Amino acid sequence: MDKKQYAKLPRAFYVDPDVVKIAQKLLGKVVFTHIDGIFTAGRIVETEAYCGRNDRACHAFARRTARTEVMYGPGGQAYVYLCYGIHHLFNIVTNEAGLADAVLVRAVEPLIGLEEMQQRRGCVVPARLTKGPGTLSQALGIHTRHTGTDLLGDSIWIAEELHAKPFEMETDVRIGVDYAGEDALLPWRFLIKDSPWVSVKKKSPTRN
DNA sequence: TCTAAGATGGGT
DNA sequence: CCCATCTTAGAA
Repeated sequence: MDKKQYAKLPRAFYVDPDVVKIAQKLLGKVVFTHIDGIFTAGRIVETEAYCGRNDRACHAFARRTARTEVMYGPGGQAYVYLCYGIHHLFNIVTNEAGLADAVLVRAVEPLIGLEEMQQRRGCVVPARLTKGPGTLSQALGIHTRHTGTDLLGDSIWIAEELHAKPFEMETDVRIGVDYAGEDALLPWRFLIKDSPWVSVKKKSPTRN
């Protein structure tokens, strides 16, 4: 069995003005976590882009508060948001300081630490281990306390698999952002085609 | 202070 | 379909 090789993504990858392009490029990359002494990894199969300046779905749109402050920092750190009081959603901050963009990681394919992920998740069927933004965070051990974590450190980081297999990309509208009006129609959700690990498809927003 | 709503997920 | 669960933002 040949050992796969990975290269940690450099700061320049994140400090880029085009968050939509970064969301696409993150597909196929691998998230590693070393949290609470447990080492896990998962291949990103689904992302969504959020832009602070022209996208009402973005938490940082027209507001700079304690919660969104991390998004106004330089790219390459984690923004972890607590949704519905229960789910920790893992985002990757992009762009330079002052420009608040982020990519939400919506699903990963589990690669390393399957047993530990299973334990963190409790009793769930293996097929649902990391399928969805809340579940992947739980499986990887990512918590709101990790907001601000530098993705070039040794706690949470993202790497590229060298000689990775090519794949086809699918584009869709983002999930659960109907409140954003017209911006809910932006095609800013990206998926690896035919991956069994992408989150469930829900109804698309409608225009009225 | 008070309150409504939310980038979900799991069960019925 | 239903609802747990609690932080946050914005209003009062």
